[in-house]
Amino acid sequence: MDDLWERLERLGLRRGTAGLERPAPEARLDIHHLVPGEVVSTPLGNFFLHEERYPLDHRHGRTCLGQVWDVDPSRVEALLGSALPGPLDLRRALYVDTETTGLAGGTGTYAFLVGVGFFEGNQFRLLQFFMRDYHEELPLLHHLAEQFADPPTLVTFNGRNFDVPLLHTRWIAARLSPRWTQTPHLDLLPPSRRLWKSRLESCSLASLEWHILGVRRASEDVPGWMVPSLYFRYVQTRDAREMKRVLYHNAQDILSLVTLASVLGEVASRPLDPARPCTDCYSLATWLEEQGRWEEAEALYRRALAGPLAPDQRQRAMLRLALLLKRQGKREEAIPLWAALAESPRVGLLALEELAKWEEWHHGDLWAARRFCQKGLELAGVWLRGPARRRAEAEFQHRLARLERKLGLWGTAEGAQAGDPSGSPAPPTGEWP
DNA sequence: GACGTATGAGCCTTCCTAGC
DNA sequence: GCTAGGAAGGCTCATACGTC
Repeated sequence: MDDLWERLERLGLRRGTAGLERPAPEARLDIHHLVPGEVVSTPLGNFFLHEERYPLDHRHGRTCLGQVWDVDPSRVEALLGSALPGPLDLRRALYVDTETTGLAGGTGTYAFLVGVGFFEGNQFRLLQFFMRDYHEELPLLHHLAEQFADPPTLVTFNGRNFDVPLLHTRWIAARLSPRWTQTPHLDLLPPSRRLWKSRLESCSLASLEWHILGVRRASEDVPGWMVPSLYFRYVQTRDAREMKRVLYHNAQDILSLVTLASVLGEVASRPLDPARPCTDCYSLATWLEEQGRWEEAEALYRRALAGPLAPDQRQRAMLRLALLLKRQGKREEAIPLWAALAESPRVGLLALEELAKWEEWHHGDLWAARRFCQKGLELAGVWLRGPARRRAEAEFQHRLARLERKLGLWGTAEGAQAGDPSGSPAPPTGEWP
């Protein structure tokens, strides 16, 4: 718009001429007056570009940007790479975050600010592509696609569901070829959830910054939910003072992408780090277990259980460790865990069933197996209702009938009341008899 | 050979949660 | 308000193994 006014002035058409009135004096508060940068001219029009450069030792929270250089790509790939088609080199990635006119997606939502960051030499370069009005979208998208046609990897936060599909839609709406369709993409949200969900109430980027990265944003930051309304107001008034804050917000998001990737990379590189909190040990153990890294998972479950855990998480850790030991053929090592879990209404029946299996099929004490079945039958009636109760009771009845057949009690008068010749008392729940 | 049991994979449903 | 993905739980099925 300023181009138009400058052209009018060059033509000698002053303010108020021909019914054309320059907007209020706030025009001098437009983005290029408040933020260092350049108005990029392209054959398709103009847009505003702001650039920042950070040294590798620039500290963002507790982490320096350059720490991402210490991350071994092969280790990152081993943990995070299951969704990626190739190696994951965080040093060569393009870190992307957009600010948009809403969340709705579809053709009505614009990405009015696209921030991209990448390492170049001994610096981290941050470019912010900003459209000062809707007609600047086409040159912005065109320039973005030209400059970053084929990055080796994308790193985003929830970008798999939000930023990248939105940019694809904008490129298509602008009749340009969508980019980054085949680019390997590391979305940091899923791994962050996997690792920290059990410890944090929220895994939003703001929460991760506060609790994991140690980032404290300056007062000029704006909350994400305000961004669309601030942009709408800017387009109407040309007063970019609030947009300066949005650019700051976007820049901070991108720096957080780098340091968050670095922290996740560190976790991938050293999963057994002794300094890791026990809640994180548990989360990481479940992750490694899924990837078939059973020995590391077992070590992490044990470390988690050695520290303070919330009761619910402790129970989950014991259950998962017991199942993992069983899968590894270490059934006997799992027995104390099953015995402890037999107290719990949620998993107690499973524990009693496992104890009965152990006694019947591996330890060979049919009387002990019978006692566990009787206990399970009794507790199913207490803990469960409806179909779940009927299923559990049928399961224990079936096992009990077989055991009594083997013991020679089936069909005899003493049947269900038969005593235990070993003379040992009935098993207290939760204790190994 | 018939039968019973354990195991793991795969599928489905439900609920929750990030992005601006 | 939209959307995709993850977690958890439940279910079925195929396979392998042991026992009688």
